[in-house]
Amino acid sequence: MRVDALPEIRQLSLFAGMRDENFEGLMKAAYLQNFPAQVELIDEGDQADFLFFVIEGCVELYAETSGREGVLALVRPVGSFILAAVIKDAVYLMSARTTEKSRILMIPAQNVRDAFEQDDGFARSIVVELAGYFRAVVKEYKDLRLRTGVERLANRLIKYHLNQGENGTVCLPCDKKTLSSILGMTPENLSRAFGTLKAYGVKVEGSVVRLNDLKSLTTLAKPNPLIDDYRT
Amino acid sequence: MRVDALPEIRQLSLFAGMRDENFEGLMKAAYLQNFPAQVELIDEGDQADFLFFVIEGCVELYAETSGREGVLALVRPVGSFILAAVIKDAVYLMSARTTEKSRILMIPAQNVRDAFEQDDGFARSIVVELAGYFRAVVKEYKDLRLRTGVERLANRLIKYHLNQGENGTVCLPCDKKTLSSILGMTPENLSRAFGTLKAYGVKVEGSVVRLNDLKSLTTLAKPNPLIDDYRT
DNA sequence: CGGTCGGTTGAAGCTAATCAATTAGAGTGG
DNA sequence: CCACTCTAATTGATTAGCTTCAACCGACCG
Repeated sequence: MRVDALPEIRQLSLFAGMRDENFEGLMKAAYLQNFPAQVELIDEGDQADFLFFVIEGCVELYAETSGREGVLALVRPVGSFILAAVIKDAVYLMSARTTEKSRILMIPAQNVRDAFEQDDGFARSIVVELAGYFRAVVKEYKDLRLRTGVERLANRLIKYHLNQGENGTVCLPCDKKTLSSILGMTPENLSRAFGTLKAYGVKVEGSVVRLNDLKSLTTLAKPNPLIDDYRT
Repeated sequence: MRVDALPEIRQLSLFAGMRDENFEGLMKAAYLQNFPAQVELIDEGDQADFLFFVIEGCVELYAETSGREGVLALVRPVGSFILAAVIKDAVYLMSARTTEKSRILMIPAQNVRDAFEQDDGFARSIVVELAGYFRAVVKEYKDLRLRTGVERLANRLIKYHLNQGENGTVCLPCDKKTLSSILGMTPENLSRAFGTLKAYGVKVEGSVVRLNDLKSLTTLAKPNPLIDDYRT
C-alpha cells in the first residue's frame, strides 16, 4: 500500500511515537480491503496474523463458547483491534465480523512485532494503547458484574447522550439486537428494559431515543466515572 | 530499599528487559512494608501513587458501585497490580486490600513512569505484561458473560486441578466467601453450586475438594482454552 | 401479495440474589 | 476440658432478574 494513502492512520496515537521510516515499512506491508457486511474477519482461536484497523464501516468483536455468543465491542473508524494477540504472537480471543460494508486495513502481525522490536517510540505508544484497552475491559467487566440490565442500559444512554452533545436526544449506534448483546442481555430483555425506563422519561422512537427527564434517569442509573467515563 | 533485598523481583518478566542501573534506581525509591490482614492498600478513584508487588501473603482486588461489591482477582507472590493506572497516570479502577498478613513492595508511580521513558527494554517488558493482563481480563469477562455459575465453578475446579498436579484433589486458594465473589456469585449460591456438582463426583471436605469423576465434570464444564487457559 | 426481518409483548421457567434460620468450626477464656 | 463466642458455611423459603418460547406487529422487498 502507498504510505500516504491513509493520512488518518499516521495521526493515530498508536503511531504517534513511531519513526517515519518504520511507519512507511508497516504501510508498505499492509493491505487495504473492502468487505461487505457480515463478513468474518477473524475467528477466535486462530493464530493472530494481522493487526486490524477499521477505516470505514463497523466491526463487531464477539466471542462464543458452548453455543452461547456475546458481543464484546463495536469498533468504528478509526479504531484498531486485536493488538494484544499480535504482540503476544498468540491466538485471537475474540472473533470479528463486519456489521456493515467496511474498509479494513490489515498489517501483517510479524511486521508489527518487528516494528515493536526496532522502534522505541512505537513500543511506548503500544504501552499506552494497551493500558487504555485494559482499563476499558475492566470497566466493561465491572458494568456487567455490578449492575442490572436496566442500569446498564440507563448508563449507556447517559454516556451516548454526553458523547452526542447533550441535546436531549440520543442516536443508537447500532440496531437494537446488537445493542442488547453489547449490554449483555437478550433483545427481548432490552425491549423490556426500555419499557421500564419509560417511567424515567425515556421515549424510544426507532433508533432515536429522547431523554425527557435526565435527572430521574441519572438517579436511577447512578453513573460512575470509574465505569462509564472513557477518559479515566 | 537495598537493591538486592529482593532478588525475586529482579527475576520478574516485567524487569527482564530493564537495565541494571534503572532497576537499582527503582529499588532505591521503593518501600517494603508489612501489613496485617484486611488493610486497605488502595481505594478505587484515588490517583495512582504506587505500583504494587505482593512479596508475601495475598491481596484482593475488588470494585464497588452503588452498594454492590465484587472481587476481580487475587494477587499472590510474586505478582504486581495496578500497572495500567500507573502508566496512564490515572486513577485506580480497583480497590485492593490484604486478605492475610502480607509483605508489599511499593514503587512510586512517578519513578516507574520515568523508568518507562528512559529504559527501552523496560518499555517493551511493560507491553508484554499489559498485553497479558488485557487478555486475562477478556477471559474473565467471557467467563462471566457466557457461563452460568455452576459452569464457572466447574471450570475453575478443573483449572485448579491442572495447576495443582492433577492428583484428583484440589485445594481451594481462599475461603469460600472470597471464592464465591471471584466467581461472580453469592456465598449461598456457591454452596448450592457445590451441591449441584455432587452429581458429577465433586466432594467438598472443607477447603479440599475431591474430583472423583473428572470425565463427567469436564462434560458439564466444557472447558475452553480461550477462557480457561492462562497460557493462551 | 406473501415473505422475511427487526422489534415488541406475553407467559412460563430457570438462574441467581435476598432474607432468615441453622449448623459447623476455630479460637478464647474460665 | 468445657462452655462461650464469633465467623464461615450451609439450608430453606421467597423474590428478583433474566431467558426462552411463542405469538404478533409493522416495515421493507421481491
